[in-house]
Amino acid sequence: MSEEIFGNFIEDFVKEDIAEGGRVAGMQVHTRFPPEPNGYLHIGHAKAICIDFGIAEKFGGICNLRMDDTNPTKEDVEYVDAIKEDIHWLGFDWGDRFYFASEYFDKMYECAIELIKKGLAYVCELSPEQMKENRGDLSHPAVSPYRDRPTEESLDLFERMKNGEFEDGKMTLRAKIDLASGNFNMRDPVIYRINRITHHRTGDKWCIYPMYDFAHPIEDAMECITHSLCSLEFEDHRPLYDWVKNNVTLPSKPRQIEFARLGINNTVMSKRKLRKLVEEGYVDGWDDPRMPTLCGLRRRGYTPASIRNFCERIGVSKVNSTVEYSFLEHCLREDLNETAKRTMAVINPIKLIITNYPEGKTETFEVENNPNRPEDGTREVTFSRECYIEADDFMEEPIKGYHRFYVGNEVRLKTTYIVKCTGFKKDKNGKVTEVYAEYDPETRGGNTPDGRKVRGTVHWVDANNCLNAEVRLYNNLFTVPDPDSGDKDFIDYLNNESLVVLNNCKVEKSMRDDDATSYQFMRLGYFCRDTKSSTPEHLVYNRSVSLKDGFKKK
RNA sequence: UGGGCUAUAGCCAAGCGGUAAGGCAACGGACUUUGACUCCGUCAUUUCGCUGGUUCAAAUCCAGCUAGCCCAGCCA
Repeated sequence: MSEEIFGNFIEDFVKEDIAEGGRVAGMQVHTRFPPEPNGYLHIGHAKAICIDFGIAEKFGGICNLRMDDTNPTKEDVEYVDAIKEDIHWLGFDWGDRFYFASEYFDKMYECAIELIKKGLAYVCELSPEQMKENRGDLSHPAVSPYRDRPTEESLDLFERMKNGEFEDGKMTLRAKIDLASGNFNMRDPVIYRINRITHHRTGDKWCIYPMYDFAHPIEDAMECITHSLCSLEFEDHRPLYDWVKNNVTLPSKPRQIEFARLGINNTVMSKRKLRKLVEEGYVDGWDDPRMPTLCGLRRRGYTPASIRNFCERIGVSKVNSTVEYSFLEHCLREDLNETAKRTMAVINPIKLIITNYPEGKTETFEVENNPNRPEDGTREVTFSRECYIEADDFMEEPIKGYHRFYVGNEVRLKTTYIVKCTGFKKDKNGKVTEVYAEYDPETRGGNTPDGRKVRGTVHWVDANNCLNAEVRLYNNLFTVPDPDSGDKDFIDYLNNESLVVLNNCKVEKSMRDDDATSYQFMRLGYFCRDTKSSTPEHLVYNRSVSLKDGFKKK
């Protein structure tokens, strides 16, 4: 039933193409995810990945992974492995179909020669500045004095470009299309430029590199891609994509379909800005939990399933849209509620002393790891005369509706006993340091034999048997200004508010030997092990995905 | 001002001529050994950007407007 409500315009196009036969006859649906290896993948890429792999899967097809490395200027091998790792982590697999655009440089060169021979491309000697001046404008066509250069001459010059006879920027190869087109991409676009930079794959073999618009359709066709999915800003490039596809001899004819990229409110998503944050040291690195990168989200406790679910639920359309961050949070909370192991922990501890409980005595209780999933088993926790409770769980002067610790009130210590608060102690500053209570031995297990109601249930940790943990609380991604503006507020936020470290947290000792990665600290929220740290006592708290606090003051 | 695209609730989003799905958020309430979770209820009917037209019937078809986004890199 829920399968049927899923469906989007891309799927409709694919269905049509299959029904028509023709172009895709006898082929399986074949897509590709083509990142440029010049940065880490972020949540926006996750949407594209889910669509590319998802469409293929939906139609029983396959999806390639291809590094679109046609511009060595800003690319680096560092990013290649990180990209592969993040896609695998997200849960997608390209099998043995991992490619580099640079593998097709020879083929692209041949295609360029084919165009020249057909009189569809020419070598132009306009400098970048001159080309800009001659670009024309909305009501005037572009001009190039080299447009009618004889084929033989262009062939010769292009070969000499390749052989390194000319300086960078001195010459370009241009497609001869339409200098008067309202679509500037068709005004004789440059398809090859000279750029003497060592390429991270091909080294110094080439000093000329193909432009995206020329290279991409060739890459797609070489891999027999049936549907080339990309974002909206490439709509204007589709006529050029098709022009290349139709004027060059290629093994197949892929179809480009565009969709809207993902925007999330208050979240910096531009790769350029993210790189700036990393390079200028505003954050720890690409995997800083404040970053919207996949590795950052992973370290922050996001699960692959929650991100995939998010991408599926936001849908696919051509509307420029900004999804609310709360939606992403919801998807994580939903998954974590299902899978995270429950653990008792105290973030801001004060001591609770059960005055009528024998000194030196210890009891052991069995607690379910996840009440929603009995198959997740149980663990043992110890209980003794002294334990820690959350400072927030005691109020000297209770406000209306509060039913945790205050003098005279009965509270359930989760899974153990009902205790009655009898008093407390303050230090000279007026800060509560200890809370006293008496337990009712008849209520072992937290039940009330006489049926009396106890409204508050509080989590706790045995003071004689617990671990000290350091918890890092990260705030929402970037609820702030633009790093470009050099905005002082932004930097202050990153330095002072976006991360709070608490190092006196008490957690169950069993966590040390536990292999779970995500926990729900009862009533506090979701935490995960910091993968950057080797000790389990280092935890990351995704503050934005705390449990909803149903307690309303007043 | 030339070209391309988009318009359904606070935010996403179905809908494809037969009388506005769903989710998030929000707000009520029930339940609860996590104030979580779960469950129930409310949330576009002078309504689908606006104005006309076609039709027994229009968010859907036609025309004309309006608003927003993208394009003049030898980036992708």
